[in-house]
Amino acid sequence: MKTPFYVTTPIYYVNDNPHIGHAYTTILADVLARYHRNEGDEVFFLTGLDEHGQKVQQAAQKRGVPEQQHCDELAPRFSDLWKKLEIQNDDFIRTTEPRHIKAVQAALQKVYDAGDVYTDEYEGWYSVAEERFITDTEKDSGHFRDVKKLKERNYFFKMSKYQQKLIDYINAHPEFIQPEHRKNEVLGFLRQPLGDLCISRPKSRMGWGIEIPFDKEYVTYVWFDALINYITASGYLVDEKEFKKWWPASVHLIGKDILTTHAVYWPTMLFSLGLPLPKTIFAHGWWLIGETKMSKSLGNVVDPLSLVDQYGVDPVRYYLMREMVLGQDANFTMESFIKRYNSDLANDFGNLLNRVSGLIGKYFDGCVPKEGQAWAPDKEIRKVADGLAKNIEELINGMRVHEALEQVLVLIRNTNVYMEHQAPWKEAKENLERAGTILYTATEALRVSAILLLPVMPAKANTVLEILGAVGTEPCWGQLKAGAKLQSHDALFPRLDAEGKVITKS
RNA sequence: CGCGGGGUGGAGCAGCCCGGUAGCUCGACAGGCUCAUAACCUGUAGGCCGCAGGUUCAAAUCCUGCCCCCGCAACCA
Repeated sequence: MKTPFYVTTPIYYVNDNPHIGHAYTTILADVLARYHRNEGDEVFFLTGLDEHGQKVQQAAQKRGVPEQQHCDELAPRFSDLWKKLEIQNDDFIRTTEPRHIKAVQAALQKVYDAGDVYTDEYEGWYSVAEERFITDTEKDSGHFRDVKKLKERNYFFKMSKYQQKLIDYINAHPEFIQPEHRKNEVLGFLRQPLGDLCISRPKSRMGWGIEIPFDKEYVTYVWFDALINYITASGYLVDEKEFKKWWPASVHLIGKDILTTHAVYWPTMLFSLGLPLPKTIFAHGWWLIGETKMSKSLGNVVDPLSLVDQYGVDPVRYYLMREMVLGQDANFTMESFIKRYNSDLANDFGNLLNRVSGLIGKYFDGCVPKEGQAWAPDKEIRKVADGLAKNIEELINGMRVHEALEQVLVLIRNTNVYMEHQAPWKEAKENLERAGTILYTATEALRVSAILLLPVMPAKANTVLEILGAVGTEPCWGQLKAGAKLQSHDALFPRLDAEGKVITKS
C-alpha cells in the first residue's frame, strides 16, 4: 500500500564545516527514504540550510561580500557532499529563498493574529558570540565571551500558553518523541514552568534575517525562521493539496542537542498555527571520536569527504549505519572502520560473491545453474532469505537500522557456512546437478542480500545485482534466472591492511 | 539530594520494557578446508551480567540504596 513518507534532517548552519555528524544524519534520512521507496511508498526527503543569523552576517562582513553571496558560495559544500554521499533528497531548502521567506512571514502573521505574540522590554546580559541573552548564572560561569549589558524591546511568542497541551499530547502519543528516554527528558523539562520565546531581533543590531510582517524594524530570530522550513518545503500556504499529502511529517531526524527546540518549541508553534504535529521526532546520539567528543579545538573532526575519497561511499555509509545503535552515542575510530570493512564487507559479502561467481564460472560456463531438488540445508537458507525482507521492513520501521543490517549479514554469513558444508566444488566432480542447486541457492541468497542492502550501499549492492543480471528484481526467493550469464568482476571490497591501505595482489 | 545516559567474558555491543539454561561481532588459541579477497569452516578458553540488599520457586532482567564513567560551556548531527 502506498503511504506518504516524509522524512527531514535539520537544516544545517551554512557557516559550519560539514562533518561526520551532518553526514550521519543525512545518510540516515537517505537510508530510510530509500527503504520506503523500495517498499513502494511515496517519499519526500527534505534537507537544507539555515542561512540567516549573526554569524553569517559577521562572516560575510569579514570577507567583504554581501551575505547572500557568502551563502551562495558556501552552500555547495553541503550540496556537493550530499551528491558524493549518494544522497537522494527530494528538496534542498535554503532559508534565504523567497518561498521560505513568504512562509515564515505568513506563519508569523498567523501567530500574531492569534494573539500569541507580544512585545516586551528586556534588559540583561547579552553574549555577542552566542547571539543571545544569557542568565546571570551563565554569565558568572565565565563560559561566555563578549558579554555586555543590553536593553532591548522585542517580540515574544507565548509558548507558555501551550505547555499543558504539549504535556498532554506527549503523554497521549508515545511514538511522538523517540527513543523513549528522550521523551522522558522532555517531560522532565516540561515540569518546570515554560518561558516565552523571544522571536525577534532589531535590525539595528542584526539585520540578516526575515523581516517581521507586522514591524519592519525587526527581523525574526532563529525559531520561526529555521523550524518553519519543514512546512515551507511541503507546500504550506502555496499548494494545499501537496501540503495535506505530506504534512504532518513522518519523522524529523535530529541530533540529541536540538531535542528541546524540536520537541518543545516547534510543537507549540504548530499548536498556535493550528497545524498537526509531526508523527515522530527521533533524536540520535553523537559520534565520539575515539571516546572523546568531536571538537574543532581538539582537531579531531572527521571529514567525511576524505573518507569517501579513500574508501568509496558505500563502506562509509555502511559503517555509519551499522556501528551506531540508533539513539545512543557511538565511537568513530579508524580501527573499527577497518574492522567492519574487512570482516563484514570484504570477508563476508564480497568474498561470497567471489566464491559463487568463481565456481559458476568454473563449472557452469558462468551461467546461473538450475535449482534442482532442495535438500534440508537448502531449504533452511531459502526460508531465511525469503522471510528477510519482511523482517528488515519491521526493523527499519522501528528505527533499528543497525539490527536490520546485522540481519542481512547473518544471512550472508550463514550462506558462507552453507557453502562450506555443502562444498559445491567437491560435488561438482560427482554430481553436477547437485552442485548447481547449491550454487543457485547461495547466489540467490546473495541476490536477496544485495537488494536489501541497496538503501545503505546503493552503488556496490547494485554492482552485485548487475553481475548477477538481477537489477530490478524483488527480494523474494526464486527470481534469479537460470542460464543468465554472470559478468566478470573485480573484488567488491578489496581488503584493507591495518593502516587502512588497500591490499593489492602482487 | 540538579538532569540525563551508561557500567554484561580482552574490545565493541545485544538481551532488561513483557523475570526462567548469558548471546553476537571482533580478538586469542587449536584444528580443518582449499571454491574464494592469507578469505572460509569447526572447536576451545575466557563472564560471580558495577556493588549491597529486597521481591520471587526463579533476577542481567522487577524494587531500594550505594559506587564508578560520560554528557548537560563552546564549534556542533
